[in-house]
Parts: sequence; C-alpha cells; structure tokens
Amino acid sequence: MKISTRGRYAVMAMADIAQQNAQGHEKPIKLSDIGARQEISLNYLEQIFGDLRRAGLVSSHRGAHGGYRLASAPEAIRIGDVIRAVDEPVDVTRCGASAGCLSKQGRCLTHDLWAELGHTIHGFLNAISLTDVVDGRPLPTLPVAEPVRLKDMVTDVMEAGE
Amino acid sequence: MKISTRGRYAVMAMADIAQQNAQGHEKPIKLSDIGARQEISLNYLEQIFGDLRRAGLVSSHRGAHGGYRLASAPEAIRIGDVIRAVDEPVDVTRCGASAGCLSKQGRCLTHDLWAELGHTIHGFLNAISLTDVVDGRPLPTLPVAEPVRLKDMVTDVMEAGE
DNA sequence: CGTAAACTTGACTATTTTAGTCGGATTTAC
DNA sequence: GTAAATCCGACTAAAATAGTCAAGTTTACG
Repeated sequence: MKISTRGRYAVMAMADIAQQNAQGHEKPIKLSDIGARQEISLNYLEQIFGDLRRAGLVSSHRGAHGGYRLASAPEAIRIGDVIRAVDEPVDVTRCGASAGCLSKQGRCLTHDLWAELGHTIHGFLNAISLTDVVDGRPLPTLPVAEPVRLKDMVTDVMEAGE
Repeated sequence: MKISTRGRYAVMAMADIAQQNAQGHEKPIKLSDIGARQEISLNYLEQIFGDLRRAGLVSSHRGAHGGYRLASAPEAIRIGDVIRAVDEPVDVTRCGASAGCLSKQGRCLTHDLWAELGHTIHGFLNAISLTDVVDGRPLPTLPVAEPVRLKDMVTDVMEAGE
C-alpha cells in the first residue's frame, strides 16, 4: 500500500513545470533542469515523460531549446490524471467481478470494500489540481467520523495507527 | 497503488470468522476451513494468522479442535487494524520529512499531498468495522466534489479514469 | 499413553514488480 | 553540420510479493 516513485516523480515534475512556467505559452522546460531541481535521473525522467506525453498531459518540443510544456492549464490537470498516466495499475481490487467473485454472498464479501477504497483514493486525487499543489493550498480532508463504539471508549486497543 | 493479497486475504479471513461465529465465545474456527471457503492456501493462512495473533486481533487455541477466535467484538475491529497488522508499510510517502525534504519550499512540494493521501486512506479503512463488511452495510463515500473548472466543462480531457 | 488434529516457527524459493541504466536514433536551432 | 534536446527499446539489479516446506509444540480424545 504505497505509491511508486514513478508516480511521485511524475507529480513532482509536473508541479515543477507548473511552478517554473505558470501559463501555457512560455518556453518549454528541459528535463535536465527538472532533474537537477528535483534530483531525478534524466534517463528516468525521459521514460516517465514518454508516458505523460502519450497521455496528452504535456506537449514536447524536440531539438535544441526544446523541452516540455503542460498541455492544459495547471488548474485543469488533476493529480489523478498524472498518476494514472505513469502508473498503470491503479486497481485496488484484482478480482474484477470475474468468475467466482459474485458480490452477492459466499466468497468475496470484501469486494465492495476494495472497490469503494479505490473510489475514495481516486476521488481524493481527482479533487486536487497541479495549482493546488504548487500554491500549497489546503487539501481536502476526509470528513468521515470514526465510528465510536462502546468497546472503543473502554479500551481503544491500539492507538489508531499513526 | 494496489493492495497486497496478504492484506486482502487477512480481511477476507477475519470477515469469514466474524460471519461463522458472530460472538466471542463460540468455538474456534480452523484455518483449514477458512482456507477451503475462501480458497486460500493453508500454509499462507498460517503465516498471516501469525501476524494477526501477534497484533492481538485474534486469539488461538492450539491442538485438536483448536482454531482462532476474534479477540474483540467484530464491531470493534476496524479494517485498518487488520491491514496494518499484516502489511507492514502502510506508508504513502517515503521521504519522511528527512533531510532535503523541507515541506517549506523548493523540493518536495508534494510532501503534504502524500501525507494527506495517507490520512485519507487510513481514515476510510478505520471507519469500517468487520461487522460493516459482513453485513454489507453501505460504506462511507468521499463527499469531496470534483473541482469543476472552465476547461473541464469544455473538453474533459480524459474520462475521469473509471 | 498414544495418536491425530490443530497451531507455531523459521527458513527457503520462485515470480513479479520496481527502479532504474544504457546506447543509440531522431529532430531542431543556430 | 553540430550541439542540444527529445525519443525509443532493450536490458539489468534489487526488492517486494506470494507463496512452499519441514519440523516443531500443544491439546483433545480414546
């Protein structure tokens, strides 16, 4: 249950571009500069930006004085878009409603749980734009109250993990 | 960005026990039965239940007619507890505020983002008990509206991933 | 007592995923 | 035409994942 460096680097790099270069018609940003600022290897960035370009999130300009630009305004690029572009499996469940996993009963009681967890993660990442990140805007918090139950009030078995 | 089978199996197995055996003083459930119902190898289950027992989530009874019981009422066992017990790194960020990653500025603009994502995932999983899962209760949804912006309304670049 | 049924432990292994690296090809500005 | 950049695909090392296996120990029951 962790995020890959690919996904992290992609978001860092996109935020870097947004920060250098707020609007779309500025000059393109070189990967070597991004790599220097964010401490990411150039070769690895090239690989990642291949995905970002194919996903339509950035446009490239080749040759001398080339580089990358955001393909849309940074307010319109959601973090979820970026992660999905580079980090293929954003699945949380692997039993994609296939044979044997009828969400009715018997096996796979937990099917809905994983599906809903996936929705929660996506919902969070889709609610945040590049601009939110570079401006350091307050991020949405999950306003779900933890279920308070008798047992919890008496013992509180472990300290809520974190 | 996916959940491990260890974590999934642990939740499935705990839900299985809760389902067989709603209250704490029933007879213990054998791993071989759980394995048969949930189609999980006995050897693997043994490994997983070692973690669950050490975390205090189940109690074991050895020997003939032995097996496992939930250590608490199923309403008091949160899914987050189960996953944390078997699936050590529930970290989303790996740059734990260490050198070079001052969340102020410059590098690691994204630090707060990953931290908050972690909180969101934990919050979701902590809000759900074993009982919720076995009873198929409606799960909490993230009530965060997706940010609607001009650009989105015009093009909607990709179809929101899923 | 002995035996079978269960948990307990720890070491071992194979597969997959991750996180890169490397070498070269192509495009473009000057 | 040359240097600066993106592009591309194959390759590799390390780590994590998903198990397996063999040998214990404890307990119920006859």
